[in-house]
Amino acid sequence: MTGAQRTILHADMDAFYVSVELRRRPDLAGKPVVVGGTGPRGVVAAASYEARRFGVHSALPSAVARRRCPHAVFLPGDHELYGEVSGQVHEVFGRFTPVIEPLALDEAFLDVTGARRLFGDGATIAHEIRRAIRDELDLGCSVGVATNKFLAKLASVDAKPTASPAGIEPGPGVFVIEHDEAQRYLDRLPVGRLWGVGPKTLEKLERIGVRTVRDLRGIDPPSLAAALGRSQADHLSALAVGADDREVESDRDAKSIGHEETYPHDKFTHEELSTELVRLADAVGRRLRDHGVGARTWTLKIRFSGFVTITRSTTTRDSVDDGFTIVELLRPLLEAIDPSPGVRLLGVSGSNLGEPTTQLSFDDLLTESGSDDLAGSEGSPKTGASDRAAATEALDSIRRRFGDGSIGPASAVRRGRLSTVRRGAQQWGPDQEERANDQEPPRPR
DNA sequence: TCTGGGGTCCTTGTGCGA
DNA sequence: TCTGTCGCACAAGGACCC
Repeated sequence: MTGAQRTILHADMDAFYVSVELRRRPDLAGKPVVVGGTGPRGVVAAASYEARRFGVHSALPSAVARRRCPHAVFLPGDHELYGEVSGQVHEVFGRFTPVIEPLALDEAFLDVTGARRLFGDGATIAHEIRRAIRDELDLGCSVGVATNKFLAKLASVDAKPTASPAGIEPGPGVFVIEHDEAQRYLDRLPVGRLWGVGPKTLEKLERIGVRTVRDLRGIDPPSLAAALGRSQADHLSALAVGADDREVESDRDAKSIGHEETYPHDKFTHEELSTELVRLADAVGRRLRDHGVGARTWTLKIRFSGFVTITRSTTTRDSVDDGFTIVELLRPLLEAIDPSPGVRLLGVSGSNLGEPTTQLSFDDLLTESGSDDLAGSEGSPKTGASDRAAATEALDSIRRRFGDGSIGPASAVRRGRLSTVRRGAQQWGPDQEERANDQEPPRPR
């Protein structure tokens, strides 16, 4: 067991998206409320504890949720608002410590080791944070307190309310795992509670007779390594004794940036997919430029109608941050794919992030094919690297002045209006409106 | 029941140069 | 010259997290 001297908090908002919605719809308090995708391919992002009683939980297909809880109120979700409120929550955290590692909009690790002299022990700080978030933001928050991140995260689960068909049990709000109690606490847990044990790993562990953390601690290392591989075996063995010396990192840099979209109806032609590629590439390029970085490795992700997912990637010498070049890099990969089984999702992401160079190498320039899509006019002359840089700069400045929807790739104009990609706009699947507008294309033979 | 979007990390296979 | 191998980078996929 390590890190006895540190005090780590894991703060996790209770049914965050639903709670934010209830602030503007107080009439829904006490009712089953579900936030998420409203379309046929949507999923649940958050469910109120009243809805959870009926077996509705996050990541459940919305269609299933409707069947399980037909009387629930379904809301489409407002990612932008949740982001704003998340900022307010983090402002509260910041009053207690500058060492905050956000994990998602609704949760974060806080290292309050240095704050104990000023505010009291971990439990006292946790209660103060909860009180401030409740009084000032009208939101519920559960906090786990322990000596490392792994244990603090486990503790926050025990701090939370629980819902079952029998009813809703309020949680304690703050749950502390004392250093000398950690092993006893861990031993009684099912292995599925460990960070990194999902359905597949759980199956492998059960096959070798490991069901609880105590079982895991008792198994001989070679057997565990044979079942899971060296790296994962070492990782889980450490967690089984509560060892986790990871720091709370307040300034983690992103390692990849991307966008992906599931379509209300499968797409069957390169022409349709090419249009989507341009939109996605444009959006990812903009986000890279916002972050002041470029990417060297570009990955195209395709999910077919049968849910089989493939990725194709390419790495360039220079890092790229403009939509023109991204399209040029990924289009050959797209064209090598047969879309005839039906494509339900297309994704574009850049990794290997670094200083943007954008200038193509000599070899790139020799083979440059000149993507015209972002220039906007059919049959326009081939664009060079400097033209693209100028066009990209012009696009950005127009968008800054007139808004996101003011200008974009010509091929992204759908039904007379510009179709833009905004981060989180369809976080939980294509919505109803999109489905209504998106006419089902004839399926090729 | 039929499966989103944004990520991270790990494993395996392959190609290539030393 | 041929072959083996080692390390590295890259490509692709899988598992997992929220």
